[in-house]
Amino acid sequence: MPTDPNLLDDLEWRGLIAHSTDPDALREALSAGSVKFYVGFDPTAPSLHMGNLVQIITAKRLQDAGHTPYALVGGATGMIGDPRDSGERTLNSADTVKEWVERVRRQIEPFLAFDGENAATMVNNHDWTESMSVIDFLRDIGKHFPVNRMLARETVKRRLESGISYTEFSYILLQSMDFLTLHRQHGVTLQFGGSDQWGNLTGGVELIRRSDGATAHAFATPLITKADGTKYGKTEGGALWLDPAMMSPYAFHQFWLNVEDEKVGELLRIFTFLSRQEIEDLEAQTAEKPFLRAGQKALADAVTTLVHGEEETEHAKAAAQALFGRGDLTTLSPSTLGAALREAGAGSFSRADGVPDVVALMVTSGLAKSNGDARRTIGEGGAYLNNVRIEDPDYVPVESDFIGGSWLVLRRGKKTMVGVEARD
RNA sequence: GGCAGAUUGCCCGAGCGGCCAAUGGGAGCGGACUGUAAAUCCGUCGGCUUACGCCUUCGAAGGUUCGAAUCCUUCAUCUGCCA
Repeated sequence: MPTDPNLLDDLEWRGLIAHSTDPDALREALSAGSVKFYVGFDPTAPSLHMGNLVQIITAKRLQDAGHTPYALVGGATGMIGDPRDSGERTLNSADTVKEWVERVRRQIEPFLAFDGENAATMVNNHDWTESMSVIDFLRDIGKHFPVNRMLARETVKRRLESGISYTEFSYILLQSMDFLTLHRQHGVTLQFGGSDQWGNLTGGVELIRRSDGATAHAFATPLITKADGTKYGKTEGGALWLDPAMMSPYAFHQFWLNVEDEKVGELLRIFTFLSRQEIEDLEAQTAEKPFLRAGQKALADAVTTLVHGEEETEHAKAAAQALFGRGDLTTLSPSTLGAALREAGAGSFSRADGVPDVVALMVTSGLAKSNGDARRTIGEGGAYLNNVRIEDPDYVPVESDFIGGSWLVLRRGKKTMVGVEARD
């Protein structure tokens, strides 16, 4: 399998390499032939999110360049949980982990090619940890981990004040063992992950060297932050989920469309397969005519297509165009509007029960958390019915308010829109 | 095992018997300005209520008191010191 000699340069240009073990050695290994590499995903939620997407896309880049992926789902590591700054994790039940492993596996699969010369392989670390005895683990793995070194790790140091269980403290041993196992069983010599995983990555490299005397490589992708340095990928609803049931393709598309100008270039480089030339053109356009938001549009379309497919992307775009594209919603055909609103999120009520007032409509459609929240928002001038500001919280929509005879368009603030359909 | 200190709303952090749904900051939400951007400014930020007011909340459970986030008891967890 011929490999792309420019891979590492491309990754560096895209800013995907935050840390790396010996860069020269890595470059040499990557140019010597198809490198077997692995990247792991722990089932900490029922869906992967934006942070995981960086790894998935990076894996695809490597595979496209001729290298061979091993995608690991953490059936075992997911039972333990790696230490994070926010404190000790709550353990999930074995059944939950098992279910999430399956979901995560299914989410990863579409991104990689499982046939061809450098076909991807899916592995689960539960397979080699389940039957291992504690004695073997402590003798074969534990012996290679000096506790003084483990204590010096940043993640652990930060947790020493607030407390850390032995369980989480041991996490690095499991992940390192994964690398060793994949190295022994499949000849895997490269692991990458998020920069918060750096300690775990080098742990594996070191374990392979200490126990087998072999050289392995690792690199870490950067943590994506907002222009102000805070964590990215969080929206009102929480994380930026890849599962369409947890975050609609419309909402997903909207997220990327609303990215800050300062971040567009960076995100285009990380999350899209657009060429260097294309990205530089988009960056130039964004700098010259930011109001056109060419970068954001290209980014939103590319990432949504990658994750949800072309059809869903078209729906999301059409919906946004309908809802944001013009001032007067009543000029839209009922079918266009209905389709758009179903993308954006929609509720309904039965005419037989009578028409609710706007406060009730806002609450039942999810636009407001409580009656008080809805009233407050109306009082603040932040609630709109069919793009007209609502002044009176007691207002009950009349027949002429229903677009096409059945739809009400409720909006909170500038961008949160929801449709309510009257059923007969 | 002993002693000391801690535990407050989404997060950080004041409060230390009534004026506390609880100061302040951050996040969030809304408005103005824009470009469905950023920054800035303003407002808002437990629930029910048009409102008077009511209900739930300050680790958990009891208790003292007319009245507790604030005092006492026990329990849980964390931190430090001594075994």
